[in-house]
Amino acid sequence: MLGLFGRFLAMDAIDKKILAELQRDGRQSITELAERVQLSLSPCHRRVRALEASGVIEGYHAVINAKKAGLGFEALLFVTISRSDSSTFATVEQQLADIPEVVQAQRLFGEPDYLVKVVTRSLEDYQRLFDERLTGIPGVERLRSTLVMRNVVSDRPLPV
Amino acid sequence: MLGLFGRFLAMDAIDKKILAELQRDGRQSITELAERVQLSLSPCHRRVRALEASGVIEGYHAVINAKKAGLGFEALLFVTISRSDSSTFATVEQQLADIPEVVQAQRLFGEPDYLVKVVTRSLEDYQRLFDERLTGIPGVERLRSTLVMRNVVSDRPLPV
DNA sequence: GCTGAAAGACGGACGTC
DNA sequence: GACGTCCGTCTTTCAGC
Repeated sequence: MLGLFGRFLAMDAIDKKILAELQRDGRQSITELAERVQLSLSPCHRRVRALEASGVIEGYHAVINAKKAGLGFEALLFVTISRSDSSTFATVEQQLADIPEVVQAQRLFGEPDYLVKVVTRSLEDYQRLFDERLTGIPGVERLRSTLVMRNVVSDRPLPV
Repeated sequence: MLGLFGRFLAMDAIDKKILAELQRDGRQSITELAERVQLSLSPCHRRVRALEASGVIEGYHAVINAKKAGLGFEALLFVTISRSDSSTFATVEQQLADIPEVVQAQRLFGEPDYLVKVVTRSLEDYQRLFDERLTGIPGVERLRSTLVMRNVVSDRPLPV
């Protein structure tokens, strides 16, 4: 256990630069990364592996432009449930997780109970999804849809 | 123009598999990807480059575990502004964008006007940020902070 | 969509401080 | 204990077909 904690605590300025760089470009080579963080190849490589192994780096993902991939509609959904018991929470969460168009869902403290992000091809597809699946979830008291007008700050790198 | 649109429309089942794969693991080699999508190396490579060039793939990012990177506190902020004029919007958006701890901000249709995600080291840091920078933004009528209790669905791949 | 060849990246081992 | 250099192997990338 101490070893694991040691790893996290041992994160120095170079590790932070590595994290910032890999958040900016997750597919750059170790060679390129090493130059940018002013380190030679093999220690840079070791640090990246250590950050991956310790779980600080959870993974690498391609970011897709939803519109260009044919998914032109994005909505946020505020969900309020009727009763705060554990089976209601469990049902709602399971049902949400089973919908592929639900790309993000968070349970919140306070009102609303959930914040859900939904992506579909079009408004029509969203309406269908809303009527056929979302309104049917048992235990939901209120659903409020909100459209995103503009991304002011979109998924900025964490300030490590 | 037709050429560009042609590219997007020409996205077939293999392209969708490629997008799904690269969303799952953005750092896998072209060799590995080619095997997974049942394609030989060079056409697979060409498709990935085309998807990048057309902007369907916007980039690749490392995903960092905020807690393990020392950023243990995450809050959502609902922002309502006092007057819907363009200079108020512009000011609020500029001020939000200037705060590194603001990792996501979206302007919405309806209430609230903005949904903002903030990440800090601790509750104390958040309080300081809230008092010293967030409450000071001119044109803001109401700020409501909500804590995330649990990520039910976290940044799932788009259903391409 | 395949093949081949050059350039480059990966991922060890080993020596230095 | 962490950095740096070297080197064999694999991957990428760009031809031509």
